[in-house]
Amino acid sequence: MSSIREVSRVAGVSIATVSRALSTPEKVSKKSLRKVQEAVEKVHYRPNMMARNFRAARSHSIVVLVPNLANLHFATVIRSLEEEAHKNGYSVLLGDTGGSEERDQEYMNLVETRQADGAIQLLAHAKGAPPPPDHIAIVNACGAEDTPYACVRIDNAEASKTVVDYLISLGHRRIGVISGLKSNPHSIDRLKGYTQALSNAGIPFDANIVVEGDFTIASGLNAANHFAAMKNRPTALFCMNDEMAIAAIQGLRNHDIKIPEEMSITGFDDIEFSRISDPPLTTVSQPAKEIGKVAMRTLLKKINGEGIAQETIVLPHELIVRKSTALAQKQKG
Amino acid sequence: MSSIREVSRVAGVSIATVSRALSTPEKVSKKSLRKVQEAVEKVHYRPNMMARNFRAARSHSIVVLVPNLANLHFATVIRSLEEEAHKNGYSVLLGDTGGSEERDQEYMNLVETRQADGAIQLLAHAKGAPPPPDHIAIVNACGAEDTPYACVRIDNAEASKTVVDYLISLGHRRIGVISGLKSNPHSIDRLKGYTQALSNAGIPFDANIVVEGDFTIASGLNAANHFAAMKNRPTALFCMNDEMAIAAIQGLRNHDIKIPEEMSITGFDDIEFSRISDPPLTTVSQPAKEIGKVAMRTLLKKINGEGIAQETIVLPHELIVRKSTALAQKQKG
DNA sequence: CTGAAAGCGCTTACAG
DNA sequence: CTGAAAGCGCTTACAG
Repeated sequence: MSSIREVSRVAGVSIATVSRALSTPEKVSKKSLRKVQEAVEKVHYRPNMMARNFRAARSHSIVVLVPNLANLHFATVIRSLEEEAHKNGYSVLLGDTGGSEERDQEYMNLVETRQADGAIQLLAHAKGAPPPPDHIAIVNACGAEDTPYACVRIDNAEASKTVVDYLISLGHRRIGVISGLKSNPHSIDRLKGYTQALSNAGIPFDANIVVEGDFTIASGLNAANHFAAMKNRPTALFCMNDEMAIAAIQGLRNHDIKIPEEMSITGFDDIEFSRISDPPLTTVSQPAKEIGKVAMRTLLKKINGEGIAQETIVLPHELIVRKSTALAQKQKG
Repeated sequence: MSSIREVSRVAGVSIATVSRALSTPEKVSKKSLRKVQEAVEKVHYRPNMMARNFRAARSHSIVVLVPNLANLHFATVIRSLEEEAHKNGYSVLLGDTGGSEERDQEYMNLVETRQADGAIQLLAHAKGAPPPPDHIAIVNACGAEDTPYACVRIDNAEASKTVVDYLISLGHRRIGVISGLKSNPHSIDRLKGYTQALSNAGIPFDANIVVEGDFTIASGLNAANHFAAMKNRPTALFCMNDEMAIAAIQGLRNHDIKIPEEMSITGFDDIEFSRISDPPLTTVSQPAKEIGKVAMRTLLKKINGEGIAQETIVLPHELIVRKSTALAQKQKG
């Protein structure tokens, strides 16, 4: 409650001197400094950051847009994002959009109305999306190919191809997919890697074994039921994230389908649960922490008007082979 | 960039009229209103919320302190918290403390320096902790008993007792524990329920089978190894959250211990993964969304100076019986 | 219904 | 080194 004015009164100096004592103590005499410090103590002065930020025209906040905070990959990226922000004196405003375009807009308004200095989006934009207005600092963490935004991501297509190549190397030829929403740019990029791997191996694409999920456990379970009921079932499943993959394992097991003996399953992200699923999940890891750190640094640079070397930064992924995949059975017909 | 001043210039009215047209249009003539609206369009005016908030002495932000965003129970509470905040025109500032006292302090400073109007803590305070200063609006979601803060929570002791009672009803007499950090108030409350259930059943407490974890998957795995190596192993394990329980299941299985045949396992929270662990986890559910919603509402009331009916709100828990628990084997010695 | 003015809490040229 | 003053963008009594 007490302002700089009260401090000045108690210290017997002007508010200008108080301000200087607080922010640039070297510009103030020892004596004034001491008087101010004592007064600050006495009146329990705490600076009003709203005033400070307002005057500096810097909110020192970043809004982070995420479709689903309860997705462990995103949660991990955000932790790292937040840590990096904190180190640089910034706070993060959480914007869980639940996948809604409208919410996304509302949160972007925070930066338009200067409640935030910039934004980081953890969702990928549709390919045709218009680039953000110039006055808005924004970076896309976990983005997709061809996004018109500055972007920090892995090569989703390549990563997917790596996993599917691995399945093919195990002898699988009929490889199903549990994808995210088909309109989701991540789904599109990852499907691209899948079809590439297939075509390289001369395996025809079969749309019937690509089932749409939405990156949630529930959708993985649904998809599993669908595959279980299929007559000509795939021998392997490429799942576009770990949540759906782990759900699929359990969903399939509910139908007495053995993993990996009867079906190999792969995930995407390498969340911690993948280590302790049964069987442990073969997946491709994303450097979630690194993505968060680099994305925040990139955004902060943008905000501070420092040039950014590259608009798109692609970080390495890694195939993690565990026990949910096995050689295709030599069963015929 | 354009301020209310530019709008006033373009519209040919005073800034007071512009301000009124924007916030209380009924106090302005139709003609002025139209002129202002046109000018707003023309100069792409967006209000500067930093100025607005500063003047109103309301940041319209809430800081949410959480020890670990990547904990699924917390993530779920936060989503709900945030949704409720959003509905009321508030934003949430994320404060992931990683369990550090220091970080906690730093984030609480946001409210002291008026970058936030209040705080919600998802961690429980130590019993002896001093109550928060009066001028700070704060509520504890997921708190512990006897916290000196306004608090929305389940009855942790009772919920724990319910689970352990259930294990006892299955014939288990040697029931191990994987706890959180022993200093953590949740651990304390939950251990209380455990010992109560034991003593009600006339089972002596054995400190050797209470192993300390920290609510993470890694610590669950460690604890599992510890139990696996034990000569006189418990027949059941009460784990203080689901992450540790699911990790324990897998950790134990790595030692060829069958769940639930050789050991029953229970969790706490009922995160979504509990449905798809193998076997699905018997646990006690917390109404995470409800906790978040009620906590935010309570805080907002506090901020607006509306009286709060009760300082502590206890929400119901529920025992969820799945397949990770079974009758104790009639094995002797 | 309207405008001129004060003021929210700070910082920073400017003059001394 | 110090203080008086202006100003950041808004809102709101106050007078008309």
